[in-house]
Amino acid sequence: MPRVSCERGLRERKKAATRAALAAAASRLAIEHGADHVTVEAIAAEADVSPRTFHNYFSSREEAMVASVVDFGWNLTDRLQERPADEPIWDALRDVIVGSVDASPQARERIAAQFEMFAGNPAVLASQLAALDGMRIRFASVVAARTGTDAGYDMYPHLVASAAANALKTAYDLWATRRDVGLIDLVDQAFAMIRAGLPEPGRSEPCS
Amino acid sequence: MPRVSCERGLRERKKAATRAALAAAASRLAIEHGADHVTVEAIAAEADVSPRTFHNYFSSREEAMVASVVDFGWNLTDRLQERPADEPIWDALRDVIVGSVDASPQARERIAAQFEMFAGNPAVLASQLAALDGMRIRFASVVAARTGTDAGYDMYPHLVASAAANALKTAYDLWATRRDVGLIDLVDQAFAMIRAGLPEPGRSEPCS
DNA sequence: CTCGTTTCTTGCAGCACGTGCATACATTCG
DNA sequence: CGAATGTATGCACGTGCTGCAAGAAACGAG
Repeated sequence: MPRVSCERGLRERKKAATRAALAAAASRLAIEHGADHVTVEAIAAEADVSPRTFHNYFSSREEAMVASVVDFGWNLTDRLQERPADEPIWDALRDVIVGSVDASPQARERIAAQFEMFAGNPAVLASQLAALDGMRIRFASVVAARTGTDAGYDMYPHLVASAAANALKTAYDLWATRRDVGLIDLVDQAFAMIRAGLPEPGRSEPCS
Repeated sequence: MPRVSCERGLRERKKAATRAALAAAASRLAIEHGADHVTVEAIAAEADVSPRTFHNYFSSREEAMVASVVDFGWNLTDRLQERPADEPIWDALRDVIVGSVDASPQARERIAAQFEMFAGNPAVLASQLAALDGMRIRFASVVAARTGTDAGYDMYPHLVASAAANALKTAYDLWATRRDVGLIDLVDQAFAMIRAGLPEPGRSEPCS
């Protein structure tokens, strides 16, 4: 729930710090030793709290390990909502995602290690997908509001939000494994392909 | 020789039957009582096996509850691979999905109840997403093979597979909640929108 | 500063989950 | 039939997650 660290008081700052410490500890230990070999006890010890306190912040080991993904999703949603309402939706989506990119070598290494860790444990992978799906749902609400569609009745906002989320995930996945491409270029290309309707390459166009 | 041709032996038939019984029991109990209130012990009892045997077939409660989704994904992948190689990829995807549809009222009730059950438990929802993601990955391999792209280097097959999987999921989600639309129509519309590049409705075209 | 209120941390108890292992049982095949 | 292989079950063990109650820390008013 705590999305902003508005410094409303010592209490909230400490809570945010504890949550961040637990998430960082979970991620770090899972990357180092593999998600399977990390216990709640170890995560709690790393963050200097009791195992019981861990469960006051996260309802499962997996949730802590993907907390950065959840936060990333909330961050993107917030930025999307701040966009001017008359901007074309695809421009808003693309710019928000491109604007959130950290394409530094350190980020690439961190993300690659994180994705590898996710892939090593089915439950963690599922939690990552759930985190992205949460973002997708909020994206769909924003898209619906901006395009005059209804998320409860129209497929359009869901298809757009899914496409954007998948462009993001696909670009990151490929960028983390390939050594010869830029993340921003991949995001741009993914959005361009989606907006072109994903035509089959090397097949004659159906217009003639 | 056995009378039934495709069954390789009593042993394999029994295994398949046990697995199916466990999956059905898990799904039924979870729909009836809520995923949270169903224990492995109850599922095993419903399928007339020991709790220990349950874990010989499924590694978690959630896995059993979404087994039908996993099987559905494998089924679709198989049918996609059987398609003629020269067929346009979007036609193949659309026809395979449309061909798998059971739009009967009973199916709608069953799927609606199932989705509601999924949504009631974060871990089960994550497992559903993981099941769909498994299908998506296999779709991407097939798409890559058919379009001359490389799933390890090109975004195209991943974007196409994601788009198809999301069209499927979006159509089912909406069909399960709305009472006034046909599932096949929704699938058709979703594919049409994606192939058109998901243009923003009610906005003047950017062609001038 | 003091005191009462609110909120967080911690330990404890308890049940359920998931796995390795050994044993008994079923089937397949020579 | 008899050996080899694969399956079901019980047992034990470590771990995960939650409710509860007591203690500690932060807050707000006087």
